[in-house]
Amino acid sequence: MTIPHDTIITSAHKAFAPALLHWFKDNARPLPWRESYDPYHVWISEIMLQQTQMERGVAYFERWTRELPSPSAVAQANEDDILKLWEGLGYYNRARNLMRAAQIMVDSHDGWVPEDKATLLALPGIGPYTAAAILSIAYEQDEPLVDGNVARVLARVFDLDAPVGETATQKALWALAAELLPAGQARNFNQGLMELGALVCKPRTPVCANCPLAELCEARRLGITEHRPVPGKKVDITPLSIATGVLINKGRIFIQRRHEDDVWGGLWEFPGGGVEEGETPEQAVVREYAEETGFEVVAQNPIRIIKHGYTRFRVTLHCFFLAAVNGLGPPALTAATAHKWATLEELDDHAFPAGHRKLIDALAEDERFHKLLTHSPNTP
DNA sequence: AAACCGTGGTA
DNA sequence: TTACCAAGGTT
Repeated sequence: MTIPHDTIITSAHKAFAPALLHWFKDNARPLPWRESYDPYHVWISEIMLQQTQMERGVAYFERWTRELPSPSAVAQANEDDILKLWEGLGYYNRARNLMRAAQIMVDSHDGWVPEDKATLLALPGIGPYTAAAILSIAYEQDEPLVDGNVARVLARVFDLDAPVGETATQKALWALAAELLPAGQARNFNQGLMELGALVCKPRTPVCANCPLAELCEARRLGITEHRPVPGKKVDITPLSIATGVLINKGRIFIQRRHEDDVWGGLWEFPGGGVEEGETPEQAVVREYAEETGFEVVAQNPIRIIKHGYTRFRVTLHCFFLAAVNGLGPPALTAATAHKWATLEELDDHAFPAGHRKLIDALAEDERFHKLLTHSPNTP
């Protein structure tokens, strides 16, 4: 579908920007990066907030900027520390890209966040949205932007009847945003549009009574705000059965570091893998352990079953205590780049995927685990 | 273009 | 409980 945006913007929409700016002045949340609009802070916040809830993002932002107050600090940090700061946020490539981009800033851009679009877009992890957000919010340049919030607000105000995820619709949305943008006000206009989407023009229950754009809103006039934006096609959720195990030796626990280019790249984990057809979880964990480490193990007591989801998968994670059959030499790693024998306390220094972090939390409260740590056959 | 990359909150 | 959702980017 092509949207004739030059015809759907009318003289009535002259009120759009003033109304929005006035509303934002009174309703902007006191977010930490809004204190000074430091470009480094804006950059970090924009990457963190991608596909992430505001409340969680703020907590991670505070910790990150305290530990890493500048691009050069990010550039010099080691990847394990970066991933630990990101643990639990998901989409871990974002953290790795922050590090790579910071190194480019240090090497080529005087250690600072670039001020022009082409240079920003060349940095890893920065796409059209984030480049426009940095340019408008940090540097007050007249750049329009469209994120999920803006798309929803505009789809309602202009009654767009195509899914906002489609390429043609995106193109129209960016054109609309550009046309509505008041010169010299991009910082507050763009943030106001997103803030309105987050606080008032919400996905399920828009609060039109509080909306400064209600008089302009075509979906509201037609009583179809719940049907705008129109939904795209949904992805199928695939159930996954995974088995993993905790191998203890001399009071220490075996962990390994995942390959960089894999899911959860660079994070630490307990070895394991998918339960195959006709296989029990116990058999799976023994087989996977042998494949990934060369260790011959036996599954002992089940620890618990953990449910968690990622992207389009729904995982049932079967967790077992393991014991080594033979003496343990160095592992022959096939699914990892490094391994460690860690104490319970040392586990906390490493970044784990959420499912495995849940397992660690369960272990810490499990009496059987503490007994195995101190009374296993191979106690030191 | 479409698949992939995580997670926890919410209705 | 399930399904959808959140300040996207990369391949």
